[in-house]
Amino acid sequence: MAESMRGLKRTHRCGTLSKANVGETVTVMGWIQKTRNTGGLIFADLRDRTGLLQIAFNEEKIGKEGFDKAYKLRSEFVVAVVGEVVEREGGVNKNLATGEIEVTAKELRVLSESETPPFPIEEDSKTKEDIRLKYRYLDLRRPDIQRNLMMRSRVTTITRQFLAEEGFLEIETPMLCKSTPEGARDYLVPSRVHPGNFYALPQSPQLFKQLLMCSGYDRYMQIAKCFRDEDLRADRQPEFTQIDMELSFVDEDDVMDVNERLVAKLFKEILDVDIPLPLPRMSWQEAMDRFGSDKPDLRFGMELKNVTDVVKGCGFGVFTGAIEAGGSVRGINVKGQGAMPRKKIDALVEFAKGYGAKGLAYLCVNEDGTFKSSFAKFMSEDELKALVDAMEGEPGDLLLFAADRDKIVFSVLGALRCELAEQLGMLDKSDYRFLWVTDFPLLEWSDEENRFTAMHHPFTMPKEEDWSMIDSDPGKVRARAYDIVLNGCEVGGGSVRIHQDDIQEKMFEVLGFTKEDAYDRFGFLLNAFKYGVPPHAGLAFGLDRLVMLMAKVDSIRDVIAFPKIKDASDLMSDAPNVVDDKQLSELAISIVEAENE
RNA sequence: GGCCCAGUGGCUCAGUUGGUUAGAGCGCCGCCCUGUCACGGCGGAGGUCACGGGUUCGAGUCCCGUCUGGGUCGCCA
Repeated sequence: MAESMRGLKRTHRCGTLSKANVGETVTVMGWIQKTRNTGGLIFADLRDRTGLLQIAFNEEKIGKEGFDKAYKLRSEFVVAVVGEVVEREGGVNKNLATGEIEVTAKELRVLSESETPPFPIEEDSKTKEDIRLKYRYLDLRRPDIQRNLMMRSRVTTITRQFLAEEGFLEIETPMLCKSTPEGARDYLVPSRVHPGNFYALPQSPQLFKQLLMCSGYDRYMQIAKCFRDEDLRADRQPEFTQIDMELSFVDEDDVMDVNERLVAKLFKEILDVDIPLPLPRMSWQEAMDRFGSDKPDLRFGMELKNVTDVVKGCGFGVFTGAIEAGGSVRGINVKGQGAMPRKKIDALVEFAKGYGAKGLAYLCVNEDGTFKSSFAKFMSEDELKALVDAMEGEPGDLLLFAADRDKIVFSVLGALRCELAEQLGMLDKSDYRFLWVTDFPLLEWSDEENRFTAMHHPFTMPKEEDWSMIDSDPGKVRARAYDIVLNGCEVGGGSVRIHQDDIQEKMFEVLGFTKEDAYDRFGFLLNAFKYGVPPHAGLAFGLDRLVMLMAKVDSIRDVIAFPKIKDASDLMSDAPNVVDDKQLSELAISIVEAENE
């Protein structure tokens, strides 16, 4: 019974009407959220992306035919209503933004009927995510997701406007690129014209934006789709969006300055939150030492303490053994949790094991000053007391210790710190703590590849004062790289780039590339650099993560219209999928059955 | 690839030491109701208990395997 909307034109969105419109005749269109039929009177809540509006159907006003039509309205029917805005007779609904008014219908057209939806279209849905994702087009009707996507749109609009005013040019870079198998796995696209050859979808516009600097475009920005064929997480999708930028004739301070002003503007305009500038900065080493993480959450304390020296000579073999093997012993003080039940502590030990710890030593400082501990029997009274003092332990505190290689100790305590804060309800999503983490190591040892790999990417400028160590102690060389961190989440990162031949060549050498390798992979960039390259630096935000935090949601999927699930497939469209033999043969591709093991 | 959690009408859940006909709320359908807004009243339909196997006189419940979804470690220059 779908009717035409001919002759009607929408005059207002539902949520925009107010007492100021009383007396006006309006035309509204949207979805029926719900109907309430009291017999001789029918009420319907009409929904669009601005909110709900109550429509009142009274047979005296709309006539028998219209009233009969209203009688048959069901949830999710799409309708047009012409009527008069009036103050409500039945009292104000304080739960509704438009609760003071309603529209008395004079004409109703059912533009489209609807089957009963498979789950309720409502805020704070309790429906399981797989069902919602299968019917994503219905899930996207829910007000909270609509608000998230509208917020995302505002973020990109304000970003474009702000950066344009700062002299940035928006320039698009290719989606079909050359594969450079360094870093994440590439998504490959076969070439029909060149059988056996493949494009790669970009992991980021990195090389192209550096080329734009070589070409004189000075300040570039792009809201860029990026692709990485790696496993998913709550905050990781195989395709995601970066706010990407690159600037010439600048150093790291210039990049940080423009970007912290950008985030301050976004938070002020969208959330009315004041972000004090300049943002705090912390070296990578300090972040690791104090928080066990290169993306510390500054909303709470519980900082790591290095007690290696305190327990060096103690009788507890787990501690001394780790120290003798070149590791460290560090702890966190969980204030006021000394009475935590054994079962919960055991769960924390298991949690720690998930991060590579062999165990987790604990010590409860009882209210009477005595200790309950997993390792007290191995240590003297004095040794215990010194340890508790070093941890600033007071009666009622729970002390947790990890002893291992630094890398594991940091990873365990860093994760534990955040886990406990979560469990103890110490995390306020409205509290926004930005931080720049600087001075990252330039290189990272890869056991798997038995060589150093670039921690950021191979074009990151080393710190001048560390460069002399590049042969003697490459792991010690720091990079002019910086990450912008918000509440324990890496929301962006960038670096000053190398623009000198000799440093770039040395970098490739350290990374184990021959000159031929380097030119084979990145020749177009290296050649461009022969013709005059400005000093340049840049940064990219993870737009999805930024909006996720601004929207106070826990999953990146809640700010992406059509996200993929854990195995990178799309429950709605069933991508990826098999293709016709004809398509494959055109691309000169044959499928080999995987061997059974 | 590893580990952890979950799967019972359309949705959200309950279901006792394994026991007879698997329940509730919401939704849906029908009838009634002129100021509802969590509308109300009466009646009704709707279930391969994710799938396969096993143990048992008997399995939603116990065991094994698989599938599906979520979280996480590895991975993410």
